[in-house]
Amino acid sequence: MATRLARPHLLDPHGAADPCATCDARSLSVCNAIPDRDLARLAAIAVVTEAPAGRCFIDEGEKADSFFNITAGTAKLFKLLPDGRRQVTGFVGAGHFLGLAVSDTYAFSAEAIEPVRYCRFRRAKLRALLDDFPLMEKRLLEVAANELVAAQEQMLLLGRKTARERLASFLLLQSRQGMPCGHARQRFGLPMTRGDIADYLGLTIETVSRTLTRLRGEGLIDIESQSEVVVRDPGALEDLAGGLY
Amino acid sequence: MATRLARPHLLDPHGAADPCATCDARSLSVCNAIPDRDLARLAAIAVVTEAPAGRCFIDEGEKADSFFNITAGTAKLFKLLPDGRRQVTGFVGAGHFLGLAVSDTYAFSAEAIEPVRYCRFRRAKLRALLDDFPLMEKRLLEVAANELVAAQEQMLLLGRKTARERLASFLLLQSRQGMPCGHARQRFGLPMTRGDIADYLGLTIETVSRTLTRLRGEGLIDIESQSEVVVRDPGALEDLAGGLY
DNA sequence: GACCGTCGTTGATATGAGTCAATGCGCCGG
DNA sequence: CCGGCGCATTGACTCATATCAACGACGGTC
Repeated sequence: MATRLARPHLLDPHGAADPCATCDARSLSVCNAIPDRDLARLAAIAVVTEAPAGRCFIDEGEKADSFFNITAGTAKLFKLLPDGRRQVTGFVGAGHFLGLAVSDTYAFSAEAIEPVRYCRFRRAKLRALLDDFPLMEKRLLEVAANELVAAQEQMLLLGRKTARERLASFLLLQSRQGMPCGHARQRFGLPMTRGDIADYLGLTIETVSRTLTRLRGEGLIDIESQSEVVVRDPGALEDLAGGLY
Repeated sequence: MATRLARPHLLDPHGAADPCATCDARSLSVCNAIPDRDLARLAAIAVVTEAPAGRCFIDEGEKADSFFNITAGTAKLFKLLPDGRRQVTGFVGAGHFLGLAVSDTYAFSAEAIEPVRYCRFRRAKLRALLDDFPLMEKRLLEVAANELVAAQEQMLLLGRKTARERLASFLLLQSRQGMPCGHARQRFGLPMTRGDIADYLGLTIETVSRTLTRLRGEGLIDIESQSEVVVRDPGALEDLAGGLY
């Protein structure tokens, strides 16, 4: 595992030849809307930062002055109720763009669950850049539209599915994480804890644990280690999940 | 109540001087990104249609060839599980833009709960228009970002709030429906049935009914008729709802 | 190598919301 | 005016999931 740092760590604040041109996440992200020859303009306003696992790098309610683009690692996004109840609204990895809201405060928090590297853009600066690259704005709209569809799917899960169905949906989603459309891995790792899964699915840790144990007992999955899952019967899992998702 | 029609009814397919210029919903919608002098171009691709209460005018899973813009009335958006369980993902009124998803099928269904009037745009035609009016694309992005924030708020509700808290949140949301930011009505109507509310909040009809009765018994609200609510104690409702929402 | 904290699992019990069922109310059609 | 239908309310009971509690497994530290 990468070094854990006490606080977000700035890398190359203004150094490095052309970080955006060599960015691993570029092909996954909205940045690919900017042509090679203009990448220096993007790089000029990007502040590359790292956050160790467990670090919160966006705080719900804080002044929203930046956009973020994850380039490596995984983070959870969540909202809290005053008494501490938590809802994880998503897990995000390389290529994910954060902070779209129009409001002047962040509507959610973001915490690294694996060491995360991200680019931070001042809102005003990125907005100015967007004016010159309408294609990037188009890509942002696509991204937002897709997230909206995913959010509606999650509402269906949270409002109407049973614990078994939620876990089945979640496992299928994870098995497709980062795969080309229509493909799924049979074996995959879960970077998040049971508590994170519970907060994502609107359940408790105990129910997540029991339900996974039961799915394993029924032969639908194997749990090779706490964070390593094998899908044994994808068809049954899909039936449980409620269709095509 | 307006006439009930057997099927969506086309109005002025190509007639009427300049329907967009006189549209009541224009100021509420993304259409206001198009300057007056170009409104004819918008009008040329808009097909104005009416749907009576109860009519489904978007079907989840169908080929998605159009965008929609509601200009009057109220509709519910929902998703279904194979066994018929329903999740209402939102109630939409004048000014609401629908169909943003990139996918080639609709991700949700839409059904009028009050007679609805809407403009229908072929995707290809509106996309072409968008290329000439980047401001409209900007507005769409804003709209999508705001909906995303609302969706996350709804996930918090569905995943973590109790029935009482859900109803409190819902009533506050409705009391602000269509009001300028920061304002709320004390008395307002609910155009949807208890079943719709239940499907929106991830509850059953009975729980919605019992919970409303209890909130009334506690003096937080009055129920003047089945569809007419008065907020008696907005502060208490907000505490229940979990803060500032 | 013993200690300790975090995370996960499992069991016993509690409870909020769901289910099933009866009743009431308003509206429309004949 | 009556009957029927859809929607809402209310009550009795059930059940899925939460809560409370104990224990086990792993990993890091001194």
